[in-house]
Amino acid sequence: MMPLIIPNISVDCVVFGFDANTKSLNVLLIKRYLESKENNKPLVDDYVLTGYHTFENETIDETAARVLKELTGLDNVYKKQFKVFGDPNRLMNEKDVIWAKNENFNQRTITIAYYFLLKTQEVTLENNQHNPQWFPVNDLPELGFDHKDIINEAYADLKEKALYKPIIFELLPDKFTFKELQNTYESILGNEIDNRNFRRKLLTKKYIIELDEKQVGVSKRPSQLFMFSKDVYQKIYKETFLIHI
Amino acid sequence: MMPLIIPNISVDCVVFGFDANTKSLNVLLIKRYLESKENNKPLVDDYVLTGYHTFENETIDETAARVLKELTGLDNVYKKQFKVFGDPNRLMNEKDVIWAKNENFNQRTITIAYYFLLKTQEVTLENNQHNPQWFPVNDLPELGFDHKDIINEAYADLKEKALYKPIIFELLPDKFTFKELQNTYESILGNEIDNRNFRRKLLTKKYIIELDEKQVGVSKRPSQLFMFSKDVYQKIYKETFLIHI
DNA sequence: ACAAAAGTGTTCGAGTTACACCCATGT
DNA sequence: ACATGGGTGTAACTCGAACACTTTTGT
Repeated sequence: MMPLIIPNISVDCVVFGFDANTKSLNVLLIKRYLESKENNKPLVDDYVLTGYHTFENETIDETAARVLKELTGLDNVYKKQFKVFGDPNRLMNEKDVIWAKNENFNQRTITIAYYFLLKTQEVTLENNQHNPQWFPVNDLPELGFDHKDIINEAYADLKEKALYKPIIFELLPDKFTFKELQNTYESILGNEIDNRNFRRKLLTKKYIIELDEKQVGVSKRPSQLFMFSKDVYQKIYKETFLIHI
Repeated sequence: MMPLIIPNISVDCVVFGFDANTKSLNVLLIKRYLESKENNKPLVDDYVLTGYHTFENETIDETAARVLKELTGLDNVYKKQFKVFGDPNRLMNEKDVIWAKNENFNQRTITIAYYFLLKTQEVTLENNQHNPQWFPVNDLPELGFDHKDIINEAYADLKEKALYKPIIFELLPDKFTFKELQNTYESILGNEIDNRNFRRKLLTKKYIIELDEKQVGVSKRPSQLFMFSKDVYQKIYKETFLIHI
């Protein structure tokens, strides 16, 4: 039996996936499509984030985890609640009104937005009932509702956090090369980094651990693998009182 | 005529005020009091944050600004929406249940929490119908609902932000001395700072402008006054791509 | 003149930047 | 053997940490 939903409170999920092959930070979106009953012409044809209403008996974090699980099958993914979108007119664009009439939902819904960080290859897109697709964060399709704003704010928050929290490792496999780490920073921050200085700097970090292992199956010189130790990070981490303003 | 409220969505406001005299970071609280009709003994006697429900036709930010205005009379105060509290049991403590029965509100209310930054002396406490009081953030009284959690999370966020955004100036008067600036950092971060290094570092910042003015009415050597220029800050500010992890 | 707080300099080590070539490996 | 990308060193500079005395002013 379905739990009761809270009709005016929802959670929307920005799922960021890093694709190490294309070196691209992507967002997972689903299609929103509705056609006219008279002439079969599309009335609404764009993309949206996944989201759902909160149930009466669950926390907001649980709602977010549930939505992600349903979309990707994944648990224990890094998630961050970053902003509430509650403008009374946020679902009042032309297409959204058509859509709302069809779906019969409450247009004064506030949504609590989360973003998730994972690797694109962790998500199986085939046979997924939501039929989600990855889009590069810098090349998004037409988006419904206020979801363009939501993605932009999520991306801004991610960029900022990446500079002073070790969340980058959420976007990488457990074992990664320095090159991959650097590529990931470069895609997120949108700038180039000198590889010599980058290596030197990150090699001094005790929580980045050199493994006794190299890449296999590459067609050129295989590179050293590293891992991130959350335990070591949390032990070492005292708040640095450097004021960076 | 009163606009319609949304019964299950509220905003709670953590009002931080810095008191330059006592060098204390304070929180503005209001009393929550209810006594038994039979024997006049207090049933509920503690403090809470101010908050109120969102109106049907306003944004969440407007709700927050409205609540602050009603409590303090102030507009244009720095505010930050920092977290949503939506646990289904968040209003289910013993005293909260008694209180809820009396006030007849929806116990599955989610609240969007904001904090505000201002100077204690800006708020007039006399003849204020809410009868608010300042309490040092490190020495809070007994708090109702989940408001202790809310304050702690607000404080954690403030500490973090103070390290890399110029929000400290929201807690200071327009004209301030270096000593006051240093005191403010010290109270927020909870550590001591070497005054020579602190001065040298902040003097290099173009957006901290030395005024042609000194303190007046002090009983010892008067000190130089400075101001913060938001304009200069925003012009200079490019994201530093230093990775501080 | 004195008390109080304001204001100032130096040294040392660590971190940051800029910059270009050698090396290991798979083919 | 060679092409590819992995991996490395150095010098100049800036920044941060540690540390204590002199100066200015009001009383």
